[in-house]
Amino acid sequence: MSHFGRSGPPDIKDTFSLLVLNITFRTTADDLFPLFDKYGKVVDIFIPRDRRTGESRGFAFVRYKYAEEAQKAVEKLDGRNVDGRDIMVQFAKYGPNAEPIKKGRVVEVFPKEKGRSRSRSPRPRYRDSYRERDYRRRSRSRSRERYDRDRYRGRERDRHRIRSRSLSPDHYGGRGRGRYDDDRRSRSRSFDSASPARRSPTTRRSWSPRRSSPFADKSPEKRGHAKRSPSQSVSPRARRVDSRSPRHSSDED
DNA sequence: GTTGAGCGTT
Repeated sequence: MSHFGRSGPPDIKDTFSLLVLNITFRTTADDLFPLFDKYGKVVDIFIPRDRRTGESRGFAFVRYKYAEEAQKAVEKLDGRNVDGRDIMVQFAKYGPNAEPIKKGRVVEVFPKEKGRSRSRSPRPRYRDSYRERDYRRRSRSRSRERYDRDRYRGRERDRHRIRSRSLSPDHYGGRGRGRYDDDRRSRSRSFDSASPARRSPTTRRSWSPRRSSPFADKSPEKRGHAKRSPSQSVSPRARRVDSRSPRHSSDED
């Protein structure tokens, strides 16, 4: 595997983050690493991907250990043609936590425990959270939303069906969450109310098991192929073992 | 298989 911290950012306390724009949607961190590593110590490379499609969003973050090396990389790699497109390298303006970067340096994620007074203050919400960016607007590119609609039109039905049944209280445990009985019952009623087939306790207008299985011939899974590299982060130490595992050639997609 | 302003992950 060639990714640094699959459990989040490894150590960004003393790193300088660079924003790499205009890369192709097929460029991976493995492609960027040798380029940027030539100009300094690259601590981590992260390419944000779409949470639904999992594809690259067209930009990357390269974190250097030293600002001078990062500056050099900006000067040397800005405008460089990578994979057919001229990338744009610049210092990141915001940190991973949507906090402003101080002099190009990534500030610590959580500076320190400054008491709970900070927790009480309304934390500045991100410029666009996931639900807003990926589920409401989800249109970083104008022509993309039509693709999304066309592509996920058939899946949304299944997703809704699953979501209606995905209320598994066992997974939530009892941590902090009180009695889910009442909550679940009220929730279920909400669903019934929202359901087009609003039925009275005495009169069932429509919910008769007329059809046995509308989704009989629908395969729930039809995708499972990786385009190029499933990893999103590259590691200098893991780059050596980045070579494919000694598996059969026909085994990979 | 597609697209092209922007600022990020368990």
